[in-house]
Amino acid sequence: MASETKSVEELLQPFFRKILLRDELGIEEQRAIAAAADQRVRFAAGDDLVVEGSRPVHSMLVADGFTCRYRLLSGGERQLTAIHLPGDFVDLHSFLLKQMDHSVGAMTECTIITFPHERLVRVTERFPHLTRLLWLLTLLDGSIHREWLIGMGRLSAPQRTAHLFCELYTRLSALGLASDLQFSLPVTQAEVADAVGISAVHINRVLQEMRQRSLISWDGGLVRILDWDALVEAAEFDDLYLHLIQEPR
Amino acid sequence: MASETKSVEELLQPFFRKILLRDELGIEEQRAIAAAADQRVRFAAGDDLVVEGSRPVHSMLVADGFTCRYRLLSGGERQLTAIHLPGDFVDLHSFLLKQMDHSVGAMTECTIITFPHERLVRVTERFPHLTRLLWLLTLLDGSIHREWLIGMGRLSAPQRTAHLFCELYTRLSALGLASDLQFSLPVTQAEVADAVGISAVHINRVLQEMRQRSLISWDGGLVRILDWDALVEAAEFDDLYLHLIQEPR
DNA sequence: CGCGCTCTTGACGAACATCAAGCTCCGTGG
DNA sequence: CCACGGAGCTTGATGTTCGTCAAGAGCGCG
Repeated sequence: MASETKSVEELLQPFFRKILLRDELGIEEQRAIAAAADQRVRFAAGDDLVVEGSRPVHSMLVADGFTCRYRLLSGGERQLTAIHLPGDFVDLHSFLLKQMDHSVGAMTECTIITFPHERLVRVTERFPHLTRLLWLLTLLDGSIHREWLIGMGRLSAPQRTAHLFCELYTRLSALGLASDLQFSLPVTQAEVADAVGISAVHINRVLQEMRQRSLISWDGGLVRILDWDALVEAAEFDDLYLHLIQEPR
Repeated sequence: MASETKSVEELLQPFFRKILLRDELGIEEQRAIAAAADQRVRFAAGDDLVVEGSRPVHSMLVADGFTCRYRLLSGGERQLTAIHLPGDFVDLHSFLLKQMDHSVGAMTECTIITFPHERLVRVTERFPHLTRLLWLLTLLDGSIHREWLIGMGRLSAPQRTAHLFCELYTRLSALGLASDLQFSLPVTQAEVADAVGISAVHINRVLQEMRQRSLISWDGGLVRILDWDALVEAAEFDDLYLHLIQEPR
């Protein structure tokens, strides 16, 4: 994906699509966003985009690749709190929270577009509806946080894992980045373990069981969902929390 | 606390204080908020303020009492995703998300102020800075969600419980609603269990251990923190995620 | 007085972590 | 060409944490 050769508008397509799934977005608004974009930056898998404690002066949007929010605990354990796909802001919240209370890492090689906070302030001064849409994006993050929280508290490890696969496929296919019940997930089992809050050994056993029950396969970075209905039922997955409804916001 | 006799401005004090802990708030802005307020409503402990699936036409602010966001799973298990204190909006996110993906319940008797969404839209059209502050409040919710998520994934039940007490005391004392390492928590053990994601039986054993280690006492709805430093260390508590810093947003 | 709610206790089992080892695959350098 | 090493995946054994089931105690309330 030669993203070095793409224009900013092209790189912003997943972002526009994400918004257009939930509301309308005027040409003026699209131009305002494109104008607020600053640089494009590439990161290698494993790099940190933002580190805990820092005070970013711009926010970053994923144009290509997967990133995650995470924090390390005193004993070295790692916990992800979000996985970002193309079209997602990784740290739009830093625009108002100022100081990062967690880090953001690249799960794969990825392309990022930066938005200086001063330009975002100007957007909020001039484009109330667009401001509400940006706000909405951070609310969607919160909604996903709550869904993960419910899973962590009350679902088993196999259920949470199933839920994660349902969520990733739903989000990717809504953007047109996945279809036919399969999607690229070029990350290690340990990263999925850190997302669902279990050990690297246990995620391995969970995945084996899921494969054996013909729910999914996962080889060479490609996840295939073999039985969507069974996966959804196991995970108690309901996409309401993703708010994939187009209406005035 | 005869909140029936209080003026709207008085009822909004915890809310103003919550904002003033993080930024400045002009007189005009305070007036705009007060003008956007509509009714005051009282709820009894156990009542639902908002139910999953509904489409609220106003958002609710807690003036007095404790509320929680929660969801019930298919097996009847309950998981809280947030606890709201005076000054917190319980569903400001519904202003843009439109449909509720969880319910909100009253943990204690409480007094609520409603804000019609149409008036909130007008605020976003006329008061960009105030809009950013409201946005900030929802970002703080998200920040707390992430903190809980990290705890659920990587901390033990005693650690999560200790963390919750640290958080509640920090949030309450910042508002001037608690001091001397004690605060009122007139809820059942089962509700705390639902917050930290464990069973009612297990929270009981966790609390016994915490009492025996002289970390806390909890009798008659009053929590006393007996050893703040030990509690903080056990929970790996760091209040950075509460963003209690006054600066331009 | 009796009922229901909350808290408490004990016994048992399931889910998951941890430790340790071996495996495959793949890139690197001799 | 092969030896080496590292990263990721897999497996087995063992222990801890926590859930579930069941029962009882204390207490407020009708």
